[in-house]
Amino acid sequence: MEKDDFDLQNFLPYLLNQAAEESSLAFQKIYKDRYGILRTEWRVLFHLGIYGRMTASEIGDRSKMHKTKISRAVQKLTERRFLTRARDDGDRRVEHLELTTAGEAAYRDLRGIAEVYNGRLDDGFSDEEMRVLRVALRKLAGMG
Amino acid sequence: MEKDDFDLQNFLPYLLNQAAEESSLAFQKIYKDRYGILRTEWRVLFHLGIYGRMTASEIGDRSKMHKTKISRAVQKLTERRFLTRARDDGDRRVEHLELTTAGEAAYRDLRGIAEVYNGRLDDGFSDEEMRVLRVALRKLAGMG
DNA sequence: AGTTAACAGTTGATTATGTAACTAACAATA
DNA sequence: TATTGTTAGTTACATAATCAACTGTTAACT
Repeated sequence: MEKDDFDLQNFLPYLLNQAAEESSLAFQKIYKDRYGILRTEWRVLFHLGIYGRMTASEIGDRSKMHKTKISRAVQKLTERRFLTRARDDGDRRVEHLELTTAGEAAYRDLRGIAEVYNGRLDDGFSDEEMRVLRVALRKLAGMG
Repeated sequence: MEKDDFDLQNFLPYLLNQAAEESSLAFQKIYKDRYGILRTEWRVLFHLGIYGRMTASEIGDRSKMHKTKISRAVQKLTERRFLTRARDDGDRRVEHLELTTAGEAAYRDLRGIAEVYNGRLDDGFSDEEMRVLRVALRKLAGMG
């Protein structure tokens, strides 16, 4: 049937992208419907929820998101009163970001959902398969 | 160091996305620099290169890309003379897409690069690890 | 001190994407 | 042959991502 036997499904960048999109679809719907936030905003929220007080640059280093994305996500989350910004005393270029009570609540809510969601994705794989998968993905993501 | 022990690196949608982005970065640079095309266009090009003559809908079914994306990618590729469109005689809604000689050449060039590139990504994993990885990704991508 | 470079973060212009509404063609049924 | 529904593909509008240029601040070097 095929004209050329190159297999897109074995081309890792393509396959990874398909898996990433498919697997994030339902979760995306949840944070969108429930809080009206975007993927970028969700990520910033989670970084602050997990690591506590951080600067935009630190979030950028960890997440590899571009700084303009982060800047705009921070703006949105500030408008929604999910985080507060505080200038650093020593270095006035730097801003420390921290979740508000409302931001914390949203984070914990979504975190709970993420855990359940993640558990569902894990189903269907053995422990060993999951281990191999995680190690491989971390390596591919450059966090090996 | 952490405030909350939820691990983003174990949250599959996030981890998959990181791996997908990181792993496609260098390849993306190549098709962008060399042919000035986008990811969507690259995908359409590959579908036609692999399967030969196809319609936009068929590409959509296989790739799960949205039809508007495909429509615009086809326009761009047509402008660049990488493909030709031909109305179906029996059903005049349908358009058959086919690569031109130039499109074929671009496909073969990129296909070769993709193969080498994919091989490099595979390095560092054992055969068994790669097998598990591919099976898992296919399942997650809904192509189980 | 004065100049230059580097850095944190923002903004603006361009480009890409998603959603919904649309056109044109075909199919099914009455 | 009307009517209604469905399909292939496009377009318009609103939203989001990207890139480069920008402000304000600190660091480094002379």
